[in-house]
Amino acid sequence: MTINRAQQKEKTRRQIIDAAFQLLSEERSFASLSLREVAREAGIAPTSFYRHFEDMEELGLSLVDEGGVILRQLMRKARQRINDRGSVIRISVETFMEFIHNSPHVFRLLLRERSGSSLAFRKAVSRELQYFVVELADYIQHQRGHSAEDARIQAEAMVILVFNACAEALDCKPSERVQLTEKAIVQLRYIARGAESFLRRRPNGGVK
Amino acid sequence: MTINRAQQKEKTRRQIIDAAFQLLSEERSFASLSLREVAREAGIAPTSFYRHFEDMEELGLSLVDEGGVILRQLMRKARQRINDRGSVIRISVETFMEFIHNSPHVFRLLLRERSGSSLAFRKAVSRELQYFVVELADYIQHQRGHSAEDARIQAEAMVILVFNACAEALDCKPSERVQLTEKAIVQLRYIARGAESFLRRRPNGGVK
DNA sequence: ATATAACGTGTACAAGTGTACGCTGAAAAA
DNA sequence: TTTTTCAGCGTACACTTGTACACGTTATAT
Repeated sequence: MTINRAQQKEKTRRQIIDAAFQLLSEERSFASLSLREVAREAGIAPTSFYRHFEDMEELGLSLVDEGGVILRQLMRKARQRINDRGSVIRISVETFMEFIHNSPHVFRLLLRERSGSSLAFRKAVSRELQYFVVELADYIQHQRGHSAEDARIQAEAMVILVFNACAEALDCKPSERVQLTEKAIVQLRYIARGAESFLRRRPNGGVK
Repeated sequence: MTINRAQQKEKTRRQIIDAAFQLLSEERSFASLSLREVAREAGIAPTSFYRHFEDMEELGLSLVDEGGVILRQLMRKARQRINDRGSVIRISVETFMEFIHNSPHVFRLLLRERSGSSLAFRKAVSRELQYFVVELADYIQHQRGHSAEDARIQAEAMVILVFNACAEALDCKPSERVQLTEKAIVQLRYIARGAESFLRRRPNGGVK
């Protein structure tokens, strides 16, 4: 029953990552976590931390990556659902809401670091969100026949509004989340309709 | 030349607040500031801090208040400009952009604490932003004749998008900010137009 | 003139921090 | 089998942190 060394290392690495997520509760930001604290929670000696990460910043970026993976899984699922039974807008919003219900810690991390004090973190989160934007823009572009640029502007606005609605939802009772969802849907519809109206269904209908 | 004691106290209080804003640079969040650090920057003994604030949280809330004051001044100026020469949307966006140009530290504080780890802070920032939302909603309601609720939904979306564009602008060279401004304006126009289209200029034109 | 109140100081301490260093035991390589 | 590698540990050290406490100093109230 001798276990692979690499496997053991990976396992410990996971413990560290899980410990960090565990500590990222409602009241703690990543920046407020100390290396020793994470090590304690992970059940290892403080100095062992360095066998896995250069410093806390590197751990943080790994957490963001982790969040990105979950986000992309979510995106695939959403795409699936949209193909099954229409309404991009409703499904996008509801998928996000599902996300914060299933992985509030992960969402909180992305939310906070998006406007956090580390440029590296901000960029990392922004990059993850861009996947969603690109995906949505693509859909808009082909479905509605807008130019790539117009589609992107709409998609960015939509992602921001959905993301923001989720942030609000975090501070709410689940019962109030329904209203937030509906509000976000209305807002996204305004954007879609407004763009439609401005661009008049022509591929390059704008000012250019 | 004996100075009033209360005046002296107020002056020291200001030193503390200014010191804190000073430390809130691009790379530091409020949560990462220590009491001693702020005291050092303010040029007072660490223990003197307590003569003015119960703890760091209280200082933080004062900073948010301070930001709120600036925000409201801004709002008044924007209202003025709108009355002078139309275009709510362009003027709102440009006023915000002016804000981050003039007081980047203040904006950064509001931006970060809006999704920070303290509920008290989040609520405080949210309250400040609501002033803007209410103002804008009021304008939309009377100018466009939408219901209070519809107007609010639009106003919230607009404020979020503008706020977000400013956040992006913070990481940009001033030359790129123009494009962000234009993008935000387009997004806001989509919302206005979309709402118009849905609600058809009637006070209660929605589903209701 | 005297007493009071209170802003600001310096000292002190326990607690927590990041991380350098050397060691151990066991898995992997030779 | 012997040697090498390396994840994990414990100790140690130099900091920084919040804050309790006792003490000046001086504007204000009596």
